[in-house]
Amino acid sequence: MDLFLSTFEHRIDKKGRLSVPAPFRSVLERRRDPLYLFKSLTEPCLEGCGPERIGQIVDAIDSMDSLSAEVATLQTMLSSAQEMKLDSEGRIMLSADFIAFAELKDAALYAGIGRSFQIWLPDRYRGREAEARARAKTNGLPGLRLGRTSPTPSDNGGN
Amino acid sequence: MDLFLSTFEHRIDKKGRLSVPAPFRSVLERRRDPLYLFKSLTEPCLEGCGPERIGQIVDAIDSMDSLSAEVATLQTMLSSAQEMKLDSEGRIMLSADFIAFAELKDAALYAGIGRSFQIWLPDRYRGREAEARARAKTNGLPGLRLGRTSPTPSDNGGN
DNA sequence: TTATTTCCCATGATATCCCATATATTCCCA
DNA sequence: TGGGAATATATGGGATATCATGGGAAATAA
Repeated sequence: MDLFLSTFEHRIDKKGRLSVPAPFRSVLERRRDPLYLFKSLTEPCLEGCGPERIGQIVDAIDSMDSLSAEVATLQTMLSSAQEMKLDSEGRIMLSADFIAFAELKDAALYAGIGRSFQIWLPDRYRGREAEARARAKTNGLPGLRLGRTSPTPSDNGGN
Repeated sequence: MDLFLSTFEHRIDKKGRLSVPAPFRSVLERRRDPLYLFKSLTEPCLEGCGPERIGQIVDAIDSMDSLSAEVATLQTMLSSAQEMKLDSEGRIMLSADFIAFAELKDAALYAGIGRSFQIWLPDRYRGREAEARARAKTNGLPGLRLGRTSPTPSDNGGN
């Protein structure tokens, strides 16, 4: 089960190049997956993933009423998506559109969240993280079924 | 069922390396599990676990409303999580972020708590332990329902 | 051309590997 | 049973490999 985890802060150089964190690269390489980036629907950040997640979005759209507002929303994700090519050092070039959307300047913070990751303006991300931690302290943790797990429909227990 | 139990105090060397206690290592090796560490959401310590707990978090996120605060909280856990690679001597390298978060200096205390363990600044952990024992003396034990699940009439006056 | 992108190489920082040592624990055999 | 050897464990240091990053030059596009 290889996942995108942890955070990494990398510089965007004068040419607009940004290193993809080596652990993320090796996840993609192991699966021989290309990397896709698209604009988050809900936050001022970019989302990164492999093709299977893009496929999930496509399938979700196909299974929904094509006139619904949700479909229009999901289509927005797809139409903003780009397949990123990595140079020989494992860097990507962010389009001006991506940089403007996430309001990036000379650095970017990668935040791994399992099957995908996000790219943030570093200070903004850290602010959000602090908020999330403060909330967790007052509101408590989300209920995670630990130990004897309730039957999960799609189990992916193998490792 | 092998569990993480007992406490161990180890030094953090100049390079930031920290030995994983041999009993913890053998639990992971027996299960062929990699080790994950992440920042506790509620306490100034690091949490260690195997992949099954990380997988629970990932699956929980996928099954929840992606706009909820709970999802943001769970994502915070994942983006602070790292898969730790042990060197040939069974040591991990703590990132500067981890060291700062738990306020570790040149030593760390491992506290096994069953299916996971925590890593603390030793003095802080011992302080908490003393507090917990004092609380137990005045308030009595929290209701431990071992085996039989009959409703205990004497409620534990927890606050 | 002029601007941009891609390739290739250089470099410093840092993580990883490998070996050494010190101490404690276990094992073995007299 | 006791003593000593073999083993396991924690810790330290030097050497090597990896990684992020920067820059020049070739390639591509407008």
